[in-house]
Amino acid sequence: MDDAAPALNTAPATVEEFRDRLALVSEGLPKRLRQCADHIAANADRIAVSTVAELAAGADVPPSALMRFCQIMGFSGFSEMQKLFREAYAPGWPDYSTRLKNLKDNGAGSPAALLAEFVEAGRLSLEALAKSVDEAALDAAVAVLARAETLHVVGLRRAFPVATYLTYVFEKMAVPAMLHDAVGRLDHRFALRPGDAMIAITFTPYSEETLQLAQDARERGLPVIGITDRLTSPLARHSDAVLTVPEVDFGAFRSLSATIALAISLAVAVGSARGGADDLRKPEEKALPAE
Amino acid sequence: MDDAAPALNTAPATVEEFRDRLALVSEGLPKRLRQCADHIAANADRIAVSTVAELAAGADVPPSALMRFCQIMGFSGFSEMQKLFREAYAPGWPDYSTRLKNLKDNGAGSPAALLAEFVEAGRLSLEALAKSVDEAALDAAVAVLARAETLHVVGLRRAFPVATYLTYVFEKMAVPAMLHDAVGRLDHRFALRPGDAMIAITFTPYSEETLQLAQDARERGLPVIGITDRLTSPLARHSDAVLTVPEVDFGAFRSLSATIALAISLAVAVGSARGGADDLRKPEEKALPAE
DNA sequence: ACGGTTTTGGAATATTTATTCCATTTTATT
DNA sequence: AATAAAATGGAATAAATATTCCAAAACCGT
Repeated sequence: MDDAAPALNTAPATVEEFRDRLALVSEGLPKRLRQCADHIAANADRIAVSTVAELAAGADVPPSALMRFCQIMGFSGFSEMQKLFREAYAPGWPDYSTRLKNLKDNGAGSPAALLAEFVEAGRLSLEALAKSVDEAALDAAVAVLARAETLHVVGLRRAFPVATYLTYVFEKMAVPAMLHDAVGRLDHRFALRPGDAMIAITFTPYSEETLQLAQDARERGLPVIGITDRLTSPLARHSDAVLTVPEVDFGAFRSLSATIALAISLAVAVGSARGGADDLRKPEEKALPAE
Repeated sequence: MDDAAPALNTAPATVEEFRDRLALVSEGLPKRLRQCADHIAANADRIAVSTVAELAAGADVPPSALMRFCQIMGFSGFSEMQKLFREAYAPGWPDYSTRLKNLKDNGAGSPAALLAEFVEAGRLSLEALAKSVDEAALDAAVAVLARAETLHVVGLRRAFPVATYLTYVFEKMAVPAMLHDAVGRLDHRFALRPGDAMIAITFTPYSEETLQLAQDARERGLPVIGITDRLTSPLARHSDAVLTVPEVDFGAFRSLSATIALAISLAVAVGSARGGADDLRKPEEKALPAE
């Protein structure tokens, strides 16, 4: 009775392995179990969000049959199988609070260790950005900015580097842009002219001045593109298109990698939409001599 | 007991409605509930595959708080809310690499494709940085900056965002720092006092002013930490420690992801070396209130 | 058609997960 | 500083869900 069950010592660890195992196993399966295999194969993506009962109903078998099927696939039960799919879908973010503690316990935060953490946080942020961009909003933003006259860029505190970077790239691409820093407490409110557009950037303790300026712009009828951290940001209210950046933070410190990536994409897209398509193709000759 | 809960008669029927409601509702929310709103907004896609307990842990609130949040959103409870997301669930953005491909498939030059490129460039830069960082130089830089009095930061053009970011983080950590922008063509050369130190940042078409200021500092006996792109950079000549950042570029455009990561690491390391070790342990209370 | 073997369905149980409730704490108001 | 109102955390409870088990049914070779 030991080797009776055919070859199922180890559970699949990835979705690929799962599919392999499924193909392998479903050869000589009795009727009900084959129904399970077929339905699962056809609806693998719903495993993560279904209950045993639902899946069983779908395969038109009683729950216990599906249960047996899971075990034949090498899992201890349905829950374990489901876990695979739930995790595969959203690769769990490491939790930084414990990581931070470890780091602290070990090397008292040697600079190199710290750098490793920020590099990792940056990488995750970039990946998350790729996964979560709202393409429609991005397209809309580019369209708006491409047809505006001068572009007003505002962002203070943590967002200031992003604002300066945007302005820098616009300048290199010969797009008229104006940076609203707050030097000398001068707000250049009256520089906002009909036909212009604004890019406003602000993060968590949202800066009052930025919000204010965005609102001003809105009231003067300028379209406003918001770059912020959450859809629930107050900036969203004043914006015609909102781009959110899921920046993962390490301790109390939040990186900017993803935000910068989004900013340069936006700028280059706008620049090439305005300047004609070949701005991108041969940029080394036209637009941006590196620094 | 009928009108106790404020204004929440009808439950969102689509994800769109859900987002609207979320934005609407999260205005005047007390602390814990706001944490829920934020975490949910940032991780809406994981609702379908998570339990109350998991989501609550992610938002760093007890399950009952999240439960209340669901009701404020107009649902009878978590299960009803989850149902919405399970039905809408399509394992849409599976993993990073296929998502990138999808973005690129929008056609070369489209904003989404551009973003994919910059995300990729950023990631590569970060990886390269992690591999190539000169730990000795980093340690030396931190040591020097930790024992200096005020820190002078200079970086113009493409390096300017980095300089402003550094200054921002220093300020948040209560490290005296001075940003040498070039506003009004004022060079604050005479602010360089014995006992101070300088961080100078410049990349390929090295900016004359930055080099000049670094040289000034050197001549006055201040230690200079250089952040640049190659070891053969002219900045290296004026620096006591040189940190190089291998930023990969896309077309004529070079990202800043790695440079930013290096900058924040440097700043945090310096900040905690100066301020006592626990700057890192409880940063949320001391140093940096998020933005 | 008979005994042995495999497969099946569903009822019983165990486990996990959601939800409610209320005693404490916090916050706002006077 | 005193009071009322709102918010919070956690323990208790309810509900849903997974899992096991076994008697009945189907199957198979003789």
